[in-house]
Amino acid sequence: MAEQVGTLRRAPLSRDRILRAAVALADGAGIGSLSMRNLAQDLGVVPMALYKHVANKDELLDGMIDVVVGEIDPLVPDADWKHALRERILSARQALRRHPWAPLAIESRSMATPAILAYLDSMVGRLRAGGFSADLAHHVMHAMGSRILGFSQELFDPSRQAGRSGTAEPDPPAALPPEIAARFPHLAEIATAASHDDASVVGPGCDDQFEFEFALDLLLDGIERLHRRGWTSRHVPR
Amino acid sequence: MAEQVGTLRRAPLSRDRILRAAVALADGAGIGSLSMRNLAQDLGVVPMALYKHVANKDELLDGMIDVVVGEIDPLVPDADWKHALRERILSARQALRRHPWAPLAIESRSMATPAILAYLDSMVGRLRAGGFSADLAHHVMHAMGSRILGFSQELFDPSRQAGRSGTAEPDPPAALPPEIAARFPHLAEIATAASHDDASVVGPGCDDQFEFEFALDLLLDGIERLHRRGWTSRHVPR
DNA sequence: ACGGTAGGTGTACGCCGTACACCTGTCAAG
DNA sequence: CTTGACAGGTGTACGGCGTACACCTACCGT
Repeated sequence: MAEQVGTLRRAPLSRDRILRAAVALADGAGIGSLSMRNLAQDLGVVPMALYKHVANKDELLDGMIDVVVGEIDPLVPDADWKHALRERILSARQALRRHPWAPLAIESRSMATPAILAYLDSMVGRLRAGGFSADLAHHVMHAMGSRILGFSQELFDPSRQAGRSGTAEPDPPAALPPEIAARFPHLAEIATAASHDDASVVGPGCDDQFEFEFALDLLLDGIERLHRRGWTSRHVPR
Repeated sequence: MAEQVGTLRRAPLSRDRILRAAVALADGAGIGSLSMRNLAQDLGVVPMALYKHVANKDELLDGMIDVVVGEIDPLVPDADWKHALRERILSARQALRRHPWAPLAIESRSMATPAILAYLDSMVGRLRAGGFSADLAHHVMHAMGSRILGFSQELFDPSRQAGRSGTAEPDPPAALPPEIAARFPHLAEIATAASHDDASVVGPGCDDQFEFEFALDLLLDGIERLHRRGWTSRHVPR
């Protein structure tokens, strides 16, 4: 029985276990708390042990991103391109919202990971299958930008704070502090004026999901119009 | 004459001199090389001297962002809202392209700086003056997202590499490496298929400026349509 | 002449990523 | 049963980071 003690005391390390622990750490304590030392401690191991499974911290981050991307639902089959893309992008958004550190991590890495490339590739494939020219598909992918992965990098985004817990407390009204409101009257006006008033559950604050879908549909509708009229980049776009 | 030696040897430090040196360092050596120690060395001073003028590194970054934002042209007067916004956003884009580190720096800070708030406020003001409801203006600002500051955070962006010089070499064709092209056929297809073929100066590569304006006009046209028909968020947006 | 103060200096601390040598348990080949 | 290779966890150490804190020094208004 003694021979089992070693294996019972601690599950053996593996790349997968490391990645999942890293994601959990970043989710719970913020990406700022993700250090090789902290991560090793969570795993009950010495920091250098990690390097037997991941090459370095950058590769660790890439692996974490792939974990998140792996949570995105597959394309729904048997739907027109617009509906298929819309649903999948909203699924991506849900995945990324579970991991608030992910958008910045994705944008910091200079090259996309294979998992992201596969995701993008499938989206392009769906466009092509829907009759888009390679030319228009190209521009569409650019126009969507990071929105195609479900995030849009708002200019103020309190959830991006370093040490925040991942649990989504509804973030109280958060109107502008008065001295700021006084200096920037137009911002103050629109900060509260977003009237999602038919569903006042949301209160006077700002409904992120609504804003995301607003922009997404603005783009999809515009793209649909271009597609219908057989747009190509030979025409000037306006 | 000896009493002048001290002042001749080195210009006195100031917050402004520090910020400009920091921007120059980040432009030239990449944001990854911007450390308090490197910056102090460039200024011929000991690292801790900087802290008499900036509170900490985060505040230094905020100051650098404000330098960049200060380079954006003011709103052109006497133009319809669409033209005014479009021109100013393209001006912002030019400013940010001179400082490739700026987009990521802006998105990393959790709260916007006063200069950014002033910029956004003026944009909202222009929309309101153009007859937009506070409600629609709110959604428009969200829909534009970081694009209103002239960048859209592409998913691959080689210029975001850490140690790159800021001088814009045209970035040679940069088609996908063959083993990647094989795994992601749709990406490979659209990577080269963007036919800006009427002006083949650009070659087969991808014209960032064109892509940016494509997405910008897609959004502006959609926004114009909503504005014309008096859209409010009481209606479901699709 | 002098005391306060603004601004540059030196030292030190705790954190980071990770190179490198080392140890240990497992397992296949002889 | 011995042996030796090897996968995987350990310990130590290095250079770099941001910055707290005590200090020094030159200037300026009284």
